[in-house]
Amino acid sequence: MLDAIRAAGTISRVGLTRVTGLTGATVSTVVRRLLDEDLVVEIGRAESTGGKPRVLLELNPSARYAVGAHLDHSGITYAVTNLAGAPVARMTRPGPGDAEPAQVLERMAGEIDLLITGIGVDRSKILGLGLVSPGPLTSTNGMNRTPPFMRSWEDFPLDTELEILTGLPVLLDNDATASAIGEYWSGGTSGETTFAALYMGTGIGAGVLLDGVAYRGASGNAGEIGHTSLNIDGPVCWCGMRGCAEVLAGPAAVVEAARADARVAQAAGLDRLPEGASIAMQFAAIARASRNGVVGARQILERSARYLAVAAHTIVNLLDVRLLVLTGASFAAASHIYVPAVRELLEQSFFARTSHPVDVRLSHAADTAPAIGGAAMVLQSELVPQRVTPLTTVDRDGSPRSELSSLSR
Amino acid sequence: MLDAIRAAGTISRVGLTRVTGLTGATVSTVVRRLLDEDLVVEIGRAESTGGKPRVLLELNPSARYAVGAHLDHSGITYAVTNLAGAPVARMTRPGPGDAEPAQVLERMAGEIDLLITGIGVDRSKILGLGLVSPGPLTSTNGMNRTPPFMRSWEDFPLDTELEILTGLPVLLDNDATASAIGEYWSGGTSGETTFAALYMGTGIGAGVLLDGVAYRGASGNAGEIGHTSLNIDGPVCWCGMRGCAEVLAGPAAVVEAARADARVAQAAGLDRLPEGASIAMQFAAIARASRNGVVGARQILERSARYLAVAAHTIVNLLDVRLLVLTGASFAAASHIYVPAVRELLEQSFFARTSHPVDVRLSHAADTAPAIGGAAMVLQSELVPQRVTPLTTVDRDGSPRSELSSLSR
DNA sequence: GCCACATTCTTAAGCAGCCGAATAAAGTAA
DNA sequence: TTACTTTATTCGGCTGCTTAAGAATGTGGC
Repeated sequence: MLDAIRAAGTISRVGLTRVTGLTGATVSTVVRRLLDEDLVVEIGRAESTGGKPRVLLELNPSARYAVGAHLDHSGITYAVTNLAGAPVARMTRPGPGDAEPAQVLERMAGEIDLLITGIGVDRSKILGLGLVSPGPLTSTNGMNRTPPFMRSWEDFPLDTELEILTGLPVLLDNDATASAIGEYWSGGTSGETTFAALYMGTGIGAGVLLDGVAYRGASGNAGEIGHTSLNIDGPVCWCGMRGCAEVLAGPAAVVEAARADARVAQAAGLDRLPEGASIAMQFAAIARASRNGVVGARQILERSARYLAVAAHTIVNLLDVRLLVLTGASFAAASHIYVPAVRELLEQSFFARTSHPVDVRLSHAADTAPAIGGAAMVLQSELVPQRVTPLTTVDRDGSPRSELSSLSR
Repeated sequence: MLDAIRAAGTISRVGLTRVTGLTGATVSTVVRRLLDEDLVVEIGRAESTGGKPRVLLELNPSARYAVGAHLDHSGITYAVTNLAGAPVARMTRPGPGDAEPAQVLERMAGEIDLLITGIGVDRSKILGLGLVSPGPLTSTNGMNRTPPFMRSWEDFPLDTELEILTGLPVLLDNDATASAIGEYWSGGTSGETTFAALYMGTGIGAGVLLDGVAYRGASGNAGEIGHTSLNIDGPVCWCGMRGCAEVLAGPAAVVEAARADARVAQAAGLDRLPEGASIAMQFAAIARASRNGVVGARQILERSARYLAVAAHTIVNLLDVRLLVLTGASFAAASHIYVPAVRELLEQSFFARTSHPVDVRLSHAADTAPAIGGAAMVLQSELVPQRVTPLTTVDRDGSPRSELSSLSR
């Protein structure tokens, strides 16, 4: 119900009966409760259609808040959003470098504390903290993080530690999924509840929402598009495959290509960047050069975009979505190349064209999407009752097999 | 609940409380109703664990039946299955050729009638008919079929016509999805509720089940893997892309390659086949040759398998499934090549390896999977209450936007 | 063989969410 | 002002589930 109001932005009780399929009676009582809890406000009346006019409802944006933190090699980004998913504060701090997890978390807790007190919001209104980091997460309950980041972070119980340090409930997810949730919650999907978000920051990934619920897969690694092979005879990747998207078209590959071309490297000012400049920063510099007319830079990005468009096509074909959102800092920096490239390829494709047009767009907050998404994860999980499917979550010991083993009659 | 019993095969009431998450009381009353309806039977007792022994339950296989029909260029296959999803009758008849839809349906209705009377099952116990055809379906409610088949079939209301002719409720779906449902219902997924089925018959496709529910996507085309690009610089496909799986590795491509090699064509006896032999038949002949030691045939299939393995890897990576079932007549014919090829590639891949092993297996009824799946679709839809998500199905006229346009205060 | 105990299954009472029907509220049109 | 339309609320009831208590059916100790 709350989700329906959020999705619509502004809607009447009658509208809710249409959208949710519930009766007027039910809508009325539920809305009454939401009004009492101050989560929803009446903002006016619609024009009469011949009778009593409808009373329009909206989320009360300042009723609740959530914090999102994006922990990435290139930096730690924080965001506080209101109930509508709109950011009310952001902050960026240096990445973890090679500090120990415990130290980093302590620092983060301090920074989050600062951010919260800075905006002067009552602490009781803050629902929780969504911690977002580059995937893949190993266990479904999200306690761990593996290779792509750093060894000492493996098996470190990020969520429980942060819960102790901040006193907030903590949720974990990867950057792509969080970005997708953020896009959905803040209304960037224009009513579409099933869509994919293609993410490019330091790496490449995809987040998938089906009927408004994040699809995470058997081990929380759904949407792993970076190691999809785009060319069976391509270069070998550390993952064991050949021609992975990450290797052919990822930000690191783009930076490498630019560094290999002295003129491009020069024009983009890659060597004028500070010593340990992150991949994301270097990529952004190349994108700037491209926008400024440096042909070599543009060509390198276009090559990457050509591959990524194929990856996008694969996602769209396999999942059959009507909407694909491009998000993440790297897409934000080079949207002038990637958005048209992906659009063009999908328009060429018969399947995407005939069954339904595919809408490709850039996220309206692509550069801080993961952090905003982290906050949206919290809103989503606290305010939208999740349909549980016990069949998959409940353990299956005392299983039928053991019972079968000893039929007595 | 019924689904849980089906999934377990044999299970006690206590087992059901574990699996479904419901209370003993609820399980008890629901099971009582199922027993009264004769859908479930008590088949004995388990060994005591120190108290009263559990009573074991199973589906009553002969309580209900369903019919599946696979309408393919290469032939029309029928199957009748019992409640457990096991086939009790099969039949194959010539394909539609270039006959008009109305004639074909009339013939099918007759053949189905024959099949039903042949097995002597009470007509009231037959739940319905699942009609399966090569995708893609155009409208989500599944009234139409487009190009891959024939022009005159476009926009022909298959389901309503067949309902009139047979007097049975009719469901439509594509071959890959139906096969996946069939695999699930007949217990071939060993408890896994989320998995993908890679299908190869006349074409290539994939069926996806998430939490036991078929995922069909925005336009019913989910799992369209045949036109996924596996090589950005590959040959152009009619769909507008380059290097599509279908073109590089599909049965038609395999047949073409075999015909291009005189020795292979000879050894496989391709020209000894009847005049208009279907792609599937020719493919089967090549597979036979490969099994009989014809090196050229084997090489052609191995090349195809190499590509298909990459497609499989993409599916597994993107959806993060623990189980991949290979199904369809062509996989059945050449399983000796494809199954190991897919397994090998997935074992090489880092992601598939670390997060969780991926189980790759051949369907135990790969050659008639679509027809059996059609029947399973009916069982599934009639016996398992589907969780509806009104948000996506309800139309959205009287939308929020129109309300917003006229705020009166 | 009988009794205490464990475990499974059933029955009864109660609660939550939703629905249908009746009613109140708030507008429009004549 | 009155008749009518549409929106919103209230109330009784149904369904599906839960908790609690008790009946049924086994095991092991004596």
